[in-house]
Amino acid sequence: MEQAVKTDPADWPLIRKVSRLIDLDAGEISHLASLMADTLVHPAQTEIITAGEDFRHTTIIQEGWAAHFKLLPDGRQQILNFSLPGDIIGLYAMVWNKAEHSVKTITDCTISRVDPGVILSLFTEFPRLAAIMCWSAETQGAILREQVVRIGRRTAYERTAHLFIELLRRLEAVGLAEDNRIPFPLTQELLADALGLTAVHINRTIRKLRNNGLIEYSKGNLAILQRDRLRQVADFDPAYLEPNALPPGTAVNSNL
Amino acid sequence: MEQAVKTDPADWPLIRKVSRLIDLDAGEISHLASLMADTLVHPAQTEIITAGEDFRHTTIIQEGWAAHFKLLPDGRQQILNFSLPGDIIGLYAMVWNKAEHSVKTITDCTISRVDPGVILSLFTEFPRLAAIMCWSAETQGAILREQVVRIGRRTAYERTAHLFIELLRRLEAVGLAEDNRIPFPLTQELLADALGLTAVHINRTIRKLRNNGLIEYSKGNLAILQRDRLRQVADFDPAYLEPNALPPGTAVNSNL
DNA sequence: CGGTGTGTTGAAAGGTGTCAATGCTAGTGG
DNA sequence: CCACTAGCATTGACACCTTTCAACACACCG
Repeated sequence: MEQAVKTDPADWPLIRKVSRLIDLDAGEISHLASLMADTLVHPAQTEIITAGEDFRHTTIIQEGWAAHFKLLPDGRQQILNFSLPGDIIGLYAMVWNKAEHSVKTITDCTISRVDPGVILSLFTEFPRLAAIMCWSAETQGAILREQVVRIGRRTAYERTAHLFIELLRRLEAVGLAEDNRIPFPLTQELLADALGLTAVHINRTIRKLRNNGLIEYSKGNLAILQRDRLRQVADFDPAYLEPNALPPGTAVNSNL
Repeated sequence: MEQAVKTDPADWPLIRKVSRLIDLDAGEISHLASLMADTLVHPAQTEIITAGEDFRHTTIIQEGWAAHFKLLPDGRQQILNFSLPGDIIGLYAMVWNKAEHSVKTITDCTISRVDPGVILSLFTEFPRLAAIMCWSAETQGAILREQVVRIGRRTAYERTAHLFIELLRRLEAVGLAEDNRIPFPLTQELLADALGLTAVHINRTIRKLRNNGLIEYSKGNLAILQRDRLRQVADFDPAYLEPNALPPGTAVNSNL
């Protein structure tokens, strides 16, 4: 772990994502930036939060991918969600004694730790930032609900297509996708644990997507070749993850 | 929909549940009660929230069961979670334009609608109640994450056992279970849509649980006969849903 | 009394898992 | 620079869990 060098806050993923929703003023941006002052780099494959252990700090991913997961005693693993740059982990750490699930880094990750009291103070001092935090938490909830639908009611082929589009959209939201192409650090085993399948079957499913000309899948990179057809295969709801959810003049703004 | 007659607030499910965590003072109880003043009864099989439509009020279930669900265009349905008495729906309605999934009543439901502004004001006026709201939201998140694990990495037999225990525990938390026995208004088709299976297979799985002497399943009622063995089958984490998460003197309390 | 929804059961099909072997690539140490 | 290893991707054969399709039973209700 080493101290990271930071650049222009406007390029930070969280701020970039939020700027699509709201025009932040200079004070808000600098306060958000100060939230993220305490920054560390964790190497890949590090467990940064462990289920059952103490956990009181909200965490913001600046760079890299992480996986939220739960383990069953017999070794089975389920990945709940991936945290990408700009994602907030454990917003309500302050009302919970212990971590209820674990989080590990997939790649090297630059993350910020935020004191829970600072989060709370947003509600009185920076209500628009508090609203953004709530919006972010709700977005994570929506992603988790889509995950339930994906695993519960979609075929392996649909699941995989759906997750690929979701990751593309989420990375686009923070400016990390280019021309339907994203960095893709997930092994097929991680994909399997995320989609409730086996690595072998993920492999076959990916091959099918590739054979059908929908994607290009090489080590570390994923390209969506026919985005619209893939969206159709996945039955991806266009409204899902659309950043139109927190308009200026929302209730939070007008009430505080 | 008709106006409901209310009794002693201490018997309301939400307050009963919260009282296991924190000793509420009279002022907090009466404020919580005033939150829930606007109460209506919806008949069974009513869609109270519709995906894609406007939705700005936080809702509290006083009585009855409801199902959160998403529909796929071809008719497949996935139930995300059940809302039971004392559960809060859409705490952050204020930061979201439209409902992102639907909710329908399973039984007749008595529900309260809460103005989003009132929720926000808790953070400054009744911080301990605000903490409770956050805790409640986090609990719902934990339930949803367990749902992912259940569907993604457990067999049909384990899934069913796990859900049964979860429902028992949740109803116990609001005083609606007696002697390992709960009212059970779910059809096997609802169960199937919740567990990512088909109704036929749920039927066979329940029969197996019954044949193994673990449960007694009759129309409208479920009895867990061998709780410990069922917990073992389900690999139900004893810490899951334990109400030890919001101790007196938590960060929220001390910071505000 | 005849619907309609729900539960129950059987047989067959199919999607996904399991097991096992092979290939490939990157990193490591001699 | 070359084995050598470890991790990951790939593929085949087969087993099995779950679905599908279909039929029937049963209770409730207008």
